[in-house]
Formats: sequence, structure tokens, C-alpha cells
Amino acid sequence: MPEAQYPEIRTLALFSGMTDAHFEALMRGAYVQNFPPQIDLISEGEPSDFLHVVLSGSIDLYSEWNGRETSMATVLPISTFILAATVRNAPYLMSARTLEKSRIVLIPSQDVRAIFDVDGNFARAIVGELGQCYRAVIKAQKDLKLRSSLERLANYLLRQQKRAGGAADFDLMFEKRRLASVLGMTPENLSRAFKGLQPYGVAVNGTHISIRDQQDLERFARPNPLIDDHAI
Amino acid sequence: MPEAQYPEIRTLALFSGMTDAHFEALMRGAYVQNFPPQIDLISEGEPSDFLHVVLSGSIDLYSEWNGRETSMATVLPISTFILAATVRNAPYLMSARTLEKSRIVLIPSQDVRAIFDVDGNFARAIVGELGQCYRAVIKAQKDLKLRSSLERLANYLLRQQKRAGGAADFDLMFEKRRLASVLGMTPENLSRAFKGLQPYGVAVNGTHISIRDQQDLERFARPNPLIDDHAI
DNA sequence: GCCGCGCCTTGACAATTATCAAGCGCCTTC
DNA sequence: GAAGGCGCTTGATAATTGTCAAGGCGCGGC
Repeated sequence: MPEAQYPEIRTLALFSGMTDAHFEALMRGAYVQNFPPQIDLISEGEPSDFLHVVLSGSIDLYSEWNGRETSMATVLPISTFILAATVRNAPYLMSARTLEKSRIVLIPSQDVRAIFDVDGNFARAIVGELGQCYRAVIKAQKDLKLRSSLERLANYLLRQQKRAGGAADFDLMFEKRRLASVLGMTPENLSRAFKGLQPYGVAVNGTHISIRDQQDLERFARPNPLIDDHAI
Repeated sequence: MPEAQYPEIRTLALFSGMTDAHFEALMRGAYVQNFPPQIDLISEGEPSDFLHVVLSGSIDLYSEWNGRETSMATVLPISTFILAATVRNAPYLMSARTLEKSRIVLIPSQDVRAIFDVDGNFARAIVGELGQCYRAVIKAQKDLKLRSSLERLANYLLRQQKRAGGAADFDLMFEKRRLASVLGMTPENLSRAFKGLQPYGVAVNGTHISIRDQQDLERFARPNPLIDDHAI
């Protein structure tokens, strides 16, 4: 892998604490690849051969069972995915596909495990990352089990609004079909859910969202940091 | 904490790889406590002051939002809980209560973090544990998003059967009200779901389950290792 | 034994969510 | 500019799941 790419990867919390020697050992076996949109990168059930790092673009993590499919999460630059499968040397639990043209670093899993075995700082960084991932899934599960689809959508919009800077107007980051799957509903139901939020001052125009009455929407959504705050 | 308790804790994968000195440093600040049933040990939102280890009994991890409550998981001896909150020094995302009379070790979180900072083997053990926890929640989420309540119950029964030794007859491990909450449904709906599995050869008598036609139930449940196998 | 309590079940009904089938609108392509 | 494709929306309908109220059953206490 070309050294020019190193800096942006090195700045990741996961890699910033390790020694130069270990980092370079990791990068030696790694390579960067560009993928077009809608390309399957990994399939659930396969052995975890590579740790992936998204440099640009975006990735959909999804799962299938019995002919059904659901989006589990979206990975945005710059971050890694399938870390847990790599460190446990276990099969992937989710599949991954590019949503758009994406630039991905592939680091052989055995190299990650080898460095992990000898570099305490790397192990500690992985703990930080895994702990965050774990807590993110717990939050998602609380969202799913404790809220109706209308409440999930309302809180999703409030989270997106905050991510987009907090203004009353912002744009959805991906297509509604996928949003529906992430929120655990059908596209039809999402359409109706948007209508169901109109009384609370939510206006939708394509991917553009306007929150006319912040107070009103929040009164309905009842956002909770232990579910919605991704920083803690 | 009395040294007599050390061995059973020491055998946990989490603690078995660390040096004696570090282990004893951890145990110095720890103490064991007995709790009666139905006692709240921690509440979501509180700072994570202690890492907990269940020596005997059982613990319900649950969450609340907007007046609703759901069971997230059950912790059985001997294992730890709220490890992620401890290592990230973040507030608990779930509450915990004893289901029965339970014996719990409380290890000050700051001690855990201090040893974690200096003991690479401990850090690696935590990675193993967190990775497993993460993957368990991902499986639970796939179960929730991809299956109907009837399918979740059918697969739950097959998992329990395997845990109980694989015989056609076995007993549920906790009361149906809680099972319903774990499976993400109401008690009434669980009752009907049991009836709905009768055509597939499932007989229920109180907490006792008989699987009359293994093939038939499996054909309906379609268990999948990437959701149902807790070992991988 | 009998009572009372808690849990589970059942039935009737309501709300939520999914499915199926059009139809609309926008964008691309030719 | 017309045609076609694709994603989104809408309506009608069905399936799933939840709610409320009542009743049964078992178990411990008196």
C-alpha cells in the first residue's frame, strides 16, 4: 500500500496509539481499492479475512434471513468495520456493500491479530472502539424495542438534524428505502410515518426535511441521551 | 474481599491471563455482596462505578423509555456485566436487577481502568469479551428485525433445548412474562404464540416444553448459526 | 381446607404494520 | 421531446401485534 495514504489512517483512534513499527507492519500487507456503487464487499458467514477501513464513500451493513433483508448500519469515512469478527477470528455476522463509489483499505485480519497480540496500546484502542460499537448497538436495540415506528422516525430526524448542524432545514443522507430498512419498517410505512409527523411540524420534500416546530416535535419524540446521543 | 472467593473469579477468561499482582490489586478494592430477589443493582444513566461479576443467582438487564420497559438480556453465573460502560467510563445504558437471590462481586471501575492501562493481557481479554458481547447484540438485533414473534419464539425454544442438553423435553429458565419482554412482545402475545406453535409439535405445560417433532419445528423456525449460535 | 394473590390465559377489540396493486413524478436515455 | 425506469406515494386490504377486561389455575398463608 502506498505510503501517501498512511496519514489519514494513522489519525484514526484505532491506530494512533501504536508504535510506528507496528503500524507499518500492518500497512505492509494492506492495500487500497476503489469500488463502484452497489458492490458487495463481504457476505455474512464468510471468514473474516480483512479488516476494512472506509476512506471515502459509504457502506451499508446488512443482513439476510429466510429471504428477508435488513440494513443494520451505515459506515461513513473515516472508520473501520467488522472489527469484532476480525479480532475474534469468527465469521462475519453482516454483509457489506458500497452505497456509492468508495475507497477502502483492506488489512489482512491475521496481521491485525498478530499486532494485537504484541501491542498493548493497540489492544487498548480496540477496546475503546469495540466498547463504542457495543453501546451503539445497545442503543439501536432500545430504539427498536421501546419505540413505535413513528417515534423511531421522529427521533431519527432529530438526530440527523443535530448531525447536520442543528438548523431547522437539512437533508436526509440516504434514500428513503434504505432509511425504512434501517428504522425497521417498510418503505410504504415510512411514507405514512412522514405524514404522521406533519401535525408536529415536519415537512418533507424529497430528501429535504424542515422542522417547523422544534419544541412540538421534541415533545412528541422525547429524545433520550441513553438512546439517541451517539457520543456517550 | 476474602481471598477464598478469588479462584472462581480468577478462572474467568477476563481475569485468567493477567499477572497475580494485577489480579490482587483488582481484588483489593473489590467486595462481595448478597442480594435478595428483585433488587435494583444499577440504574441506566448512572456513572459506571463498579464492574459487576455474578457468582450465583441471575440478573436481568433492562431498559426503560417513556414509561415502557423491556428486558435486554439475562446474566448467568459466572460472568461480568456492564463491562463496556466501565472501560469507556460512560454512564450505564441498561439497568440491572436481581431475578433471584444473587451473590455479586463489585470491582471499582477506576481500578479496572487503571489495570487495563498497564496490563496488555487484561486489555486483550477485555477485547475478547467485548467482541463476544457485541456479536451477541448484533445477533439479537437480526432476530428482532428479520423475524416475526412466532419465529423468534420457535428459534428461542430450539436454542433453549440445545442449552438444556438437546432432549425433546426441557424447562424454560424464567417466567413467561420476562420471556415475552426478552422476545419483544407482550405476555398475551406470547401465550398465543405458544398456541401458534402447537401445529409444529410444541406442547407447553407451565414452564415445561415438549418438542414432539423436531424436524417440523426446525422446518418452520429455520434456525441460522449467524443468529442463533451463541458460540460463534 | 379454603382464601387470596399473582401469573397466565382467553376473548373481543383496537392499533400498528405489512402487503399488494396502481399511479405519480423525476431523471436518464435515446 | 418522448419513452422508460426507478423510487416514492397512495389506497385498499390483510396480517400482526397490542390493549383491555375477565376468568382460570396453582400456590402459599391462614
